[in-house]
Amino acid sequence: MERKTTKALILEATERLVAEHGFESVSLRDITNDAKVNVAAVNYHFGSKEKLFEAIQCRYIDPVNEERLRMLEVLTEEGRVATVREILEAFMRPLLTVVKGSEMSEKLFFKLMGRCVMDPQGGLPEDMVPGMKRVAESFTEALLAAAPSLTTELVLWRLHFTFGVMAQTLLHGELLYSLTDGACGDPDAEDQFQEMIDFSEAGFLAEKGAQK
Amino acid sequence: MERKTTKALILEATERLVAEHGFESVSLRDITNDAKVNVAAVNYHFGSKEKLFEAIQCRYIDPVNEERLRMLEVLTEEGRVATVREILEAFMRPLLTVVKGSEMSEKLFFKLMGRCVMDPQGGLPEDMVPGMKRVAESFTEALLAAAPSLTTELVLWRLHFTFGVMAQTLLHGELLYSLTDGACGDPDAEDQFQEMIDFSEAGFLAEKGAQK
DNA sequence: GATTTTTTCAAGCAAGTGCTTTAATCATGT
DNA sequence: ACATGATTAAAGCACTTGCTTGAAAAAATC
Repeated sequence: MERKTTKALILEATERLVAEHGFESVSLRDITNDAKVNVAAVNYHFGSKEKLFEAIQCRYIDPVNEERLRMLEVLTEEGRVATVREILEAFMRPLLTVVKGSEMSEKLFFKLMGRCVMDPQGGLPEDMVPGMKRVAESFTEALLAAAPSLTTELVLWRLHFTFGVMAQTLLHGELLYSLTDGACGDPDAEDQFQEMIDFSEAGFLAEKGAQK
Repeated sequence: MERKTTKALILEATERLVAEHGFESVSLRDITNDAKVNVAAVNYHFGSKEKLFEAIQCRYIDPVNEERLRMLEVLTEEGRVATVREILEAFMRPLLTVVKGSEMSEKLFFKLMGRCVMDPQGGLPEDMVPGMKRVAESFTEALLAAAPSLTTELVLWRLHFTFGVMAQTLLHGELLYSLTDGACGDPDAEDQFQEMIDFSEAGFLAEKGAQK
């Protein structure tokens, strides 16, 4: 039973603490105490606190974005036009896929993902922006083809809304549970994803400017 | 032309800085420098940084929640059953109403509201929880009546999703703009609200477990 | 086994944190 | 003009922040 490397201990502790408290609230001492390593180890292995945080952000978001593009390519190969539902599935499911390939618990992973998109300390890491842009562009294009009655602007905004649905669910599932004294039930991740897809698909297909 | 009171200067500076950088990132010195007042003034007028933040959070959220309940009451008085769209309107419009009665710009106000619901430092202020619960309960009840085919759990989750749509839009509208190089357009607040309502209404009315 | 090279550790630095203290200033009423 | 209470201001306190230092320990290389 080999002891884990200091670097791995730091990464794990940081993920745990950031998921729980957010980037801005976690200090170097919090991390090194939790990981039971020396303070200097962070700067030795990562260069700075900021670079450690960037490593945390890229570690899972990059694979998620790659898997998103891969799934989308499968859907649209040979000129096939995918449905809105299939595209949304390709957008969301990679989160489930990647967490299963990691060693983290689902709850922790989802919270961490939520933190990454909602409180990225000082904006997204510079080298992640192109990846995010490519995902946004590819999915916008596919959604436009799937719902040709929508304008580009509307697709972008509704994709943004879908992002909000995901982030809220990932980050604040527990808050809903406590605010409703458990009345919301405790669905597993797969069921939650289906419900998010049901909701977002219908939202995407809504008529523009529906009347009361 | 009377000079503004120190207390008002502090409140305004705090709102500005918190909207821009989030609760966790704003220090007493940031605030007092920006407001051009002495550091001690915050503790003199508010007791502590935490109480100042609570004041900031309650200042607008409480009126928004009151207006929400007021609008909902109008919709359901005399046993009338409101539509999902009307109920969502009652949930969202108070944000527009309250900001117009304030002295803040819409953009700043929306960001601040987003911060309040997404990064409340150390959870919501204790005395705001009952208000939030009452809003959640009243709207859940009304939505259940408006869409009787849905279960309580589903209504709660979809209200949660709607909350996510709002928070994302309030807080990260600029991010979408920059990520898409402006391709999302720059709709005014009223148009954005209509689009959020279109999306959320359709999401609420979605069939459960729709098939691909 | 000796020599690098890599990694860990305790200690400490300058700067920033929330908050308090004590004295000065301002406004108010008499 | 004086006294009283409310407000502001400068200095500083104990503590935490991210990060560095220089030496010890461990691992790898010869």
